[in-house]
Amino acid sequence: MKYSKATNYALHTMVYLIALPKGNTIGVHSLAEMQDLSPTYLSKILTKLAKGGLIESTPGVRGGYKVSKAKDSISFLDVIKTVEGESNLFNCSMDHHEGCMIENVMIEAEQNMKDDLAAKFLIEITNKMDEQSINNIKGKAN
Amino acid sequence: MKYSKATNYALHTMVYLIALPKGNTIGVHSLAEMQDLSPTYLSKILTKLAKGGLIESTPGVRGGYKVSKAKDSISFLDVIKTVEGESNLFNCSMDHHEGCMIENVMIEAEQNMKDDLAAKFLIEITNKMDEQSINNIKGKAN
DNA sequence: ATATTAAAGACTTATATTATCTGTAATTGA
DNA sequence: TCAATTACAGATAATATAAGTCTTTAATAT
Repeated sequence: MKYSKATNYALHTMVYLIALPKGNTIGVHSLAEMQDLSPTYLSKILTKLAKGGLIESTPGVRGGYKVSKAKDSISFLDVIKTVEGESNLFNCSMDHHEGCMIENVMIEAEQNMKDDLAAKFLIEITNKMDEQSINNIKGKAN
Repeated sequence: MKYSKATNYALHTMVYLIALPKGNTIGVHSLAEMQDLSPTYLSKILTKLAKGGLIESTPGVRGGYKVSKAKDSISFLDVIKTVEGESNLFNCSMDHHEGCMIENVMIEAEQNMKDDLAAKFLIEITNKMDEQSINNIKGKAN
């Protein structure tokens, strides 16, 4: 069991977007370059984040992406849920699995992880970035 | 991200093995039948659990499997670690990812889930099984 | 000896993820 | 209006992993 690479890229991308000055946008090309990804692939992840309401896009010249919520309100869980989906990590395999006790335990454990991820905000990561990286991103804004 | 079906089958199987009277063994055939699986497939999962030290096997006529530790000492995490492996759910995708702050947060969250799973014991599930199911398993012991 | 059981390895199939390619639509600025 | 730039969408391909089968071997009890 592993988080998808998409989640990985999404989290890093969100940290970058949060580092942008308010109102600025940045294009997929720049975001992809920073992470050594193809723009078309990262584009799909960004579209997902946009549909999930975390970021918004403007097409056309000088368009790009920016966060669409208060920067200090975006949690790890917000991003993960958007990319990975909402279904539980564990689903009982038995034919009659209503109220499976094993499943209940697994769901409860998962909830502990989610509670923690809901209380961790991406802006904390951005705040700890070194100035050089911050300036690098700002320099790529449209 | 999902737990593997193998983990699913392993957890259910362990609950059955814990339900067996001390010292009794049960064969893969019976265990597979109860879960509607092919014996050869379940066999691989059982071999993994055996190598992990959770169960032990005796070949030959009237052989089979039984738990190899104190029944009340086997946690959910023990089984999951054995089947899924020990690696982290999240690994930073960046080139220079030493001390990635995102990864650190993810590992911490995962630890909350693991801590909970380490404190949940399979015998609690077995204890709550209905008498009919218990007797069904006992009837299949070798 | 023979039946029964686990173990191991090679192999196939299925599924999901990752990634690319191509084309379309929207927006800006000259 | 035109051209450049950017996001968006769909089809497809490549890859990795999981799931499952088949066959053979080895161990054990009766």
